[in-house]
Amino acid sequence: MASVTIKDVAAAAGVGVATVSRVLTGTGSVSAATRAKVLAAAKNLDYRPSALGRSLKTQRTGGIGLIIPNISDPFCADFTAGVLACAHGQGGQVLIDVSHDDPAIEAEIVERFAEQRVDGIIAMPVRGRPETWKSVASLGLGLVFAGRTVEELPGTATVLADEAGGVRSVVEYLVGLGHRRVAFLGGRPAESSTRREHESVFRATLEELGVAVEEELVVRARPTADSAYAAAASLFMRRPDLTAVVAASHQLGEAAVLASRELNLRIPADVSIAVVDDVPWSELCDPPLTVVSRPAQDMGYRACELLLRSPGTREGGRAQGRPVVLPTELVVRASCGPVTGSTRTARGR
Amino acid sequence: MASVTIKDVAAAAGVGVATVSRVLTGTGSVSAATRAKVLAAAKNLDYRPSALGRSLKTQRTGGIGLIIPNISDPFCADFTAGVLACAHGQGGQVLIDVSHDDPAIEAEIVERFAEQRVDGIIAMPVRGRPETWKSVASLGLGLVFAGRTVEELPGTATVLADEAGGVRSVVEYLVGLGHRRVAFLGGRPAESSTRREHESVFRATLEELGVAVEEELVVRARPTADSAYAAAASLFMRRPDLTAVVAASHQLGEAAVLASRELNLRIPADVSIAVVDDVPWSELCDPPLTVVSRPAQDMGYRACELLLRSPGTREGGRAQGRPVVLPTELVVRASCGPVTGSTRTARGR
DNA sequence: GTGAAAGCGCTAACAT
DNA sequence: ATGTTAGCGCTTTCAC
Repeated sequence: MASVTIKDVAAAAGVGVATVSRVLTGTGSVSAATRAKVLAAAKNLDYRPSALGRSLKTQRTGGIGLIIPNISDPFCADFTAGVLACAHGQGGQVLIDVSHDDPAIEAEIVERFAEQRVDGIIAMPVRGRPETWKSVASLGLGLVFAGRTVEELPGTATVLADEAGGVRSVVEYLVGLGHRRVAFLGGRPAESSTRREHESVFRATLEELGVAVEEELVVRARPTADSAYAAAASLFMRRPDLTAVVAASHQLGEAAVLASRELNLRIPADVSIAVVDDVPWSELCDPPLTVVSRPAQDMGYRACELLLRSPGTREGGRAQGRPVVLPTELVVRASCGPVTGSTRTARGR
Repeated sequence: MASVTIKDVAAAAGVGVATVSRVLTGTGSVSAATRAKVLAAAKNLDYRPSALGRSLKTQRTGGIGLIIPNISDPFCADFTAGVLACAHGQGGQVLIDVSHDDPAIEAEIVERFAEQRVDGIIAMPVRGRPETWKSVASLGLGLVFAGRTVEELPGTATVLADEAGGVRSVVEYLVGLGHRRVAFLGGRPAESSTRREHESVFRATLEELGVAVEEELVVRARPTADSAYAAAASLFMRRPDLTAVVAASHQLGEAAVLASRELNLRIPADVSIAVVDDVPWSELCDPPLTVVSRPAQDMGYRACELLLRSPGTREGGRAQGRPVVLPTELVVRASCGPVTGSTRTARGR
C-alpha cells in the first residue's frame, strides 16, 4: 500500500536508482536492454515518480500560481481557460485562487504560492498594494500581470487589452450614428486605473469629434449591482434627452439594460446602449448588445507564454519591457441605432 | 539571492533547526525568549518555509486536484468558486485543469495530479472510463465526484443536485398552467447519464399527471450550438401546436429562445420555455427565463468539505455511502405562461 | 553504461 | 527546553 518509490523500481529491475532516474528522465545513456527492464518494472509496480522529490532536488516545480478576482466572472473564466490551455500544453501545473479584489487576501495567496515554490505567478492585480508584488519580484519568481497594471512596478511583464482603443471606437461609432448627448456609466475613480482610463478616453474622443462633454452625463457607480442600477436609472430619469450610453463594464451594461426596460425605454429606438466588456449572453439579450470585446482567452494564453518563456524564471525576472497589448473588437449588434427625430419625452409612460 | 532555508534561520537565531521547526509549526514546547529570537530571525531573513520539504517529509501536500469539463461554463465556474472558498479556508491548495469532457485528457490530468501527490481529487467525471478512477482509488488518494456519477464506482463520495426533482417540478408547473403538448429538448443518450435521467423523469412525470407523452415532442441534440438550434427550430416547425418546451441545459435553452425568436414566436404567449440549468443571464433575457437552478457553489463547497473530512484521505477512502444530494430550485420568472385560447397557427409571420 | 553517495528543505524521533 | 540526526524521493556528480 505504501507508495512505490524509485528504490522499489530499482530493486525490481535489478539496477541502481540512478539508472532508473536516467531512464525515466531521458538523461544520460542507458543500454536498450536495461531501459526495457526498468520500464517493465516501473509499469509493473504502477510507479509514479514523485514530483515532490524531483522538485526538491531540481528547485523547480513547474507550478504556476494564478490569481484572479473572481472565477465566476466570464472574463476571468475565459482568461483562466487560456492560461490552462497554455500551461497544460507545456506540462505546467496551475494553482488557482481568487482575491475578491481584496489586497489582504491577495497578499495571503501570494504568500501561499511562494511557500509552494511555484515557478511564477500570473495575476490580475488589485489596486494599491505594490509591496505584495515587490516581494514576489525579490523572491526571484516569475511575475506576469494581466488586464491591469501596477503603476509602482513598471516594466513588469504585462498583458493588456486595448481598452482605450475600444472605448474610442465605440464613441466614434455612436457619434457617427448621430448621437450628441451620449452618457458614460463608469466605475468610481478609486476602483481601478483602467476605469479611470475609460473615462478619460471617452472624454477625449468626444472632444476630438467636436462633441461637448456634459458633466451631468458622466456618472460613476460603486461595483455593486444596486449601485450600478441606481446610477443608470437616475441617469435616465435626470436626462431624458440623452440618446446613447456607454457602459464601462458588463455589470454596468446590465444595469443600463434593466433600468431602461423598467422605464419603458426602447433599445435602440429611445436609447442606444453600448457596453465595454463582452459577455456570453450579449447576443441573447433582446436586442443583442453592441459591445467592445476583449480577447480574454488569448490574454490568458499569452500571459502564460510570457511567464514560461520568461528568461529568468527564478532569476528575478523583472523589467521585461513594454506591456503586450492585444486588440479589442467593436462587435456591432443591435443595441445601438441612429438618433431618431422623436424626442424621448414623447415616449409612453 | 539563494532561497533562505530553515538552516539559515537557525544559524541567525543561534539555535538548532529543530527549534525553528517547532516554533514555526507550533509543535512541542519552546521558551518564549527563544521563540521571539527565532521569529525575529525568520522575519529578518524574509524566510518562507518550503512546502516541498515539508510535504516530502510529512507525505501530505494539502493539495486538491480539481477537474472540470470547462471553466467557461457558468455552472463549472460557480462550482469552482465553491471549491476555492472551502479550500482557501482550510489552507488547501487547489490545482485545476479542464478535461473538455475528453476521457483521454481526463486520464492524463489524473496522472499529473497523482505525480504532484495531491491529497485528493474533485472531479466532474467524463462518462465511460472507470479505469481512470479505479486507479485513483487504489492509489489511496481521496476522491469526490460532483454533478455526475460513475456507475462502475458506486459508493464513491459524490455531490449531486436533485435534477430529477427539478425536472419533475418544472413539468408539474407547466401542466398546472394548462399545458398538454409539452416538448422535451434533451441531449443525446450517450452524452451523460443525467441527461438520460432528465428525459425519463420528464416522461414519468407527464404520465403520472395523465398527460400523454408524444414521441415526436421528445428530441435530442448533440452538444453543439448548431445541433441544439437545429433541433429546437425543427421541433417548432414540425409541431406548431406545442405550447411548452423544457430544455435540458442552458445551451439547449438558448437554442430554444433563439429559434422561437427567429420564428416570431412570442414567449410565453405563443410558447412557454423552461430551462433545466440556471445561468447568470436568465433574468436579463427578455422575457426573464423560468429555470431549474442548481446550487453550483454549494456543491463545490460540499465536495471540498467531503474531501477534506474524508476519513482516509490517503487511506483508500472509498465507499463513503450514499451521494449528497443538494436541492434544486424552480425559479419562476416570466418565460412560462398559461395556455392561451389562440392557436399558434394564428400567429403573425 | 552503471552504481554509490551526497544532498535539496523539512519534520520527528531521540538524546541531552 | 533544545540540539543532533535520520530520512522523505528524487537528481546528479563522481567513480568504476
